[in-house]
Amino acid sequence: MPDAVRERPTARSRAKDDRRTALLAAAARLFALRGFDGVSIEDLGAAAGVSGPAVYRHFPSKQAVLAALLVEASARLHEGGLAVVADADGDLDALGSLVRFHADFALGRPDVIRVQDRDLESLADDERRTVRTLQRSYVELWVGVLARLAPDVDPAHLRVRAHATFGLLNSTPHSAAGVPAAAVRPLLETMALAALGHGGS
Amino acid sequence: MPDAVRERPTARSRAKDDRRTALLAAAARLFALRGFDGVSIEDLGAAAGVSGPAVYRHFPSKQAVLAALLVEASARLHEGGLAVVADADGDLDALGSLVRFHADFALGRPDVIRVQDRDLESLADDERRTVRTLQRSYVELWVGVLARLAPDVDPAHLRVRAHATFGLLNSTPHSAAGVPAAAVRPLLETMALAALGHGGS
DNA sequence: GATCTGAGTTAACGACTGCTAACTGAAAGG
DNA sequence: CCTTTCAGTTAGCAGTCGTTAACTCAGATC
Repeated sequence: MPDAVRERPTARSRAKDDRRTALLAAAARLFALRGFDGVSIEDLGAAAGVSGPAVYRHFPSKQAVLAALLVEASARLHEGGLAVVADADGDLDALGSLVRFHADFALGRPDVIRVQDRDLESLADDERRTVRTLQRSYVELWVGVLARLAPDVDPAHLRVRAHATFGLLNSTPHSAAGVPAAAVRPLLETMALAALGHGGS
Repeated sequence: MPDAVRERPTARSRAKDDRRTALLAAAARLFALRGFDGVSIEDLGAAAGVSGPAVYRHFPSKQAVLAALLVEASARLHEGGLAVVADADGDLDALGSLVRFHADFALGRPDVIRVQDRDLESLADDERRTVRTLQRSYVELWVGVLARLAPDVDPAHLRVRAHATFGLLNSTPHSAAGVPAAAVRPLLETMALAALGHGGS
């Protein structure tokens, strides 16, 4: 049965997928809260309903859990950004869509956002390079749109602008409490566009 | 000699002060790079020219090193913010001065900025409360100025705006390379003011 | 229904780390 | 000059943590 890998009919493999998902969710939450080094394998397993070394049935190491989390997140950001720009109607619309897309991600998964720029250094060289490359591609997507909107500006400046906008939008983990996300999203989008010099006024 | 504590004439005490300063500088650099839990006492001592347990001649614990770093940083931000607002000529000027002041801090000590919102959870309850209180006061300083400039806006919204602006200005650790700080500062200041709805246009 | 697979368990190892103990020697002080 | 102080050293303890080993047992396979 060499080709029936995509379908997962058995109850066992479905249970395994569920456990893996639970482990990644727990990792996102715990790593965001206490940092990669502040979470033990025992903690991680316990948060997913198993205890201790059972994690090694799903990931070859603790670093691999972090790697799966960050590679998937940066890939989703990159792919989503590509799709958003491809579907956009002109560069100004692309910029607005990028801002909306990124705000959605930051508000939806603030824990992943936090882990991504906090524990990247804990990855092995290989996987850190992969994540960094995906992140760089995502930044260059923004820089490309910004460059077409302002062709006379130094791309290095635009890169700083993009990073500053990410910082603005990624502030959600710090201001999570108090205001509901539905009210925060349009506020952040307006601020981001204004900061980029393409506000409504 | 009960009162000669302020003056430090002897060569020994001057050397001790120097070592303490070196330890704090090394802590800021290493904690920013690898996180509080990723730095051992041995690493910390070695980076300051001594090795291992000599750190305990200057700080009662590893946490105390972090506490000294963060309490001093948040106090300097708070005091600086107070002074800047007191010296300002009206609320619009106060806002501009706050932005300039914060940008200076973020560009001058990106490592401290990074440690402050990454390893706060590693503090003991007592000191974490102290730092949090100072941070909250600093935020409320911004919110106060913003509220006087826009009296009809919900203060909770203004708090989110302030945090988003900090995220924007604190993006310096991520975009450090490539462009000299002197070129980044006015860019960040312009973006911050635009994001807050008080840009030049 | 017998066999095999593999996700789970507990026990234990080796390495590391925060911190203490005991000691050393040069500067401070009378 | 003799005593005290104290910033530094090395050795070692106690605890934690990532990972492996050996085993168990329910579900998949034939």
